[in-house]
Amino acid sequence: MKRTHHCNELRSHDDGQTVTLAGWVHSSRDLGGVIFIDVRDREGRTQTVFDPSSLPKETFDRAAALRGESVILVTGKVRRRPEGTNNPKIASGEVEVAAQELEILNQADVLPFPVDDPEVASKVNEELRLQHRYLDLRRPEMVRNLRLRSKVATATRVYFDEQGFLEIETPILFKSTPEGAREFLVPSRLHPGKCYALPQSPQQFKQILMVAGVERYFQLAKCFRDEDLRADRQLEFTQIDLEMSFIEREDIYNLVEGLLKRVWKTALDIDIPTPFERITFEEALNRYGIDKPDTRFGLELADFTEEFRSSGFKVFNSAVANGGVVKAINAKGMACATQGQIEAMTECAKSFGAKGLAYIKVENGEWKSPIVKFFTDAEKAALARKLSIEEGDLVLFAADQWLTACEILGKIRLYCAEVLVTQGKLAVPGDRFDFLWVVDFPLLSFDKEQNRWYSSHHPFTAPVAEDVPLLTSDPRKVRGQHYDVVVNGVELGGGSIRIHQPEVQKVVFEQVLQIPPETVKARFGYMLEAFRYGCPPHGGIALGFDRLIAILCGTPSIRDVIAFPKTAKGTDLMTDSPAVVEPKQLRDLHIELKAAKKP
RNA sequence: GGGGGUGUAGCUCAAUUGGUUAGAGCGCUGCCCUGUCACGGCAGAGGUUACGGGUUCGAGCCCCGCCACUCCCGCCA
Repeated sequence: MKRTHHCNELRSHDDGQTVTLAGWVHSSRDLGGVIFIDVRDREGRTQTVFDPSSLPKETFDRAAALRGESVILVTGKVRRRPEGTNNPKIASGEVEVAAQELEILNQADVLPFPVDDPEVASKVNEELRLQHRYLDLRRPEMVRNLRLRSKVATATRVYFDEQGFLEIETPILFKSTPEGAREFLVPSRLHPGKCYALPQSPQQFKQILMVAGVERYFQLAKCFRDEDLRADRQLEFTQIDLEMSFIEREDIYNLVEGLLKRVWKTALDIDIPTPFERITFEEALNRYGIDKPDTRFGLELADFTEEFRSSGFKVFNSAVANGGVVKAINAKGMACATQGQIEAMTECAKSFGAKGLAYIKVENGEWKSPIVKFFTDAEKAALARKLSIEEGDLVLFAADQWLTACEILGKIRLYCAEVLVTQGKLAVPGDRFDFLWVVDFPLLSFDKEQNRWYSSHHPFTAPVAEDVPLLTSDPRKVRGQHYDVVVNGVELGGGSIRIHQPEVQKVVFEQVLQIPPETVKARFGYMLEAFRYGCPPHGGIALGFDRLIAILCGTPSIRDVIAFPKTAKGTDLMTDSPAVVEPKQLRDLHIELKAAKKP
């Protein structure tokens, strides 16, 4: 080893020892007659002192010429700092190393952005940070994120090992199964014209592992989806993926609650209460207007369908007449909303297909609204009662088909909460974690444009047993044995009990999803066959590992918890990928490019 | 594919709403400084205002286009 100690190790009891530190020049203070250099490594930093009276001039001059972030090796004697010069801000602040030798391992150029000043560094343009990710990752905040990620990964592995799970790797080179997310294709050299695909998830392999008798599988699995990126979505990401045999939904709830309890304890030393609350998909939509509600605050939706069934306000009564609903929320204290905010909400509502956004402002004891003149006293009384309307409130309405109306107000609810938080009228504590299970999702959703049913989750999800007969007669009513785990309005993960009978799976593929039998055979034939040779009932779940870490780190973007993330356009600014390849490489893959090459 | 935001010195930001030679702090270079830790002092260098057009007597600012980053919608079985 080149060093004897790391930079957060020396304390006053090391006084007198001769030590060697290795690290980066964090900062240097050249006072002319004496130079202080803080040497930093990933553990912390220690002050070294270069005193010309006890050093060759040549060594002193080299120390004076060091630039920030150069890598050095300093040998010297540990000593207590003189009275009154301790630095309480750093853990090694009671001592310093009186340098005797200096080896410059790598003289750094002037940096493109500062890494020593956390105030400035955290504000640096992300483009620049990604271009020089190796510098960005030196920042303490990023080091903390990487460490926490590693710790949680280890805690996860230990937990699953304790629970009797096997960690099993599944192939990265898989087969295209174009249901669902767009896939990355990998052309085969050995098989001209054929392609592998990178897995969107190890779903099919893990189910096959259950048929194989593994019983309990888990993996920190890399997944790939060629879809547009977001703050919480990358082209490649990591899932805590697991599958178990001979279980029911309750077993998964229990297992995952145990995992998250362990993770929160390990990462944040927080005891989260279990079991988690459960809410049905229908109730989540009815109360919060979204299937992943943030339950840290109220602002719940209320239903007024019956009250407005024969209302004098045509927009409402016709919505009900068409089988829709009338719903409203009370944004407490938001009567002062600006015209701009009302417009922003209206735009949001319109993006869901609403024609407008009706509202009532309660100001100076008066209901100010373009529509309140259509309301009867009974209607007003119902509103006032169900929404506990008070001075200063803002009531917002949606009248539409059930799902649409709920979703509109769900968005509005989040928008209002954000505004109220910035105005200090609503507290949403960042250190509070509201976990819940969302259950009883509809197994199927209807695609109006393509005029067919599609799986809400994925086609392997088992229907609730008593709903199986409805599969072909009334698909809308079939509930899936699907569950999502949600925290603070973030979908942490989802899974289901799977279909383990080949004939049910076949009905779902061919009769419900209307996939032609030959396509089913080509894509999923091996699964249906496997299910015929002794398939245990099984189920599982996958948790977004990057999202999980981001929540624990308190950052809104998973880029902050991934060492080398891609930009919103899917490029890597450090390596400049994706990039043009050599014609020979394409020839080997039997590929001819049509698109114009960009240099 | 669509909508919003941002782009000015190496970095973070100004520029009195279209008006002289585009400024500040940090960083950088040089000099001074023996107890600093955001060291201090003096001096200095550093700009195609992302890029390309246009309007104007005059554009960092207005208009059109384009690029990059970012947030959102679509998309994410």
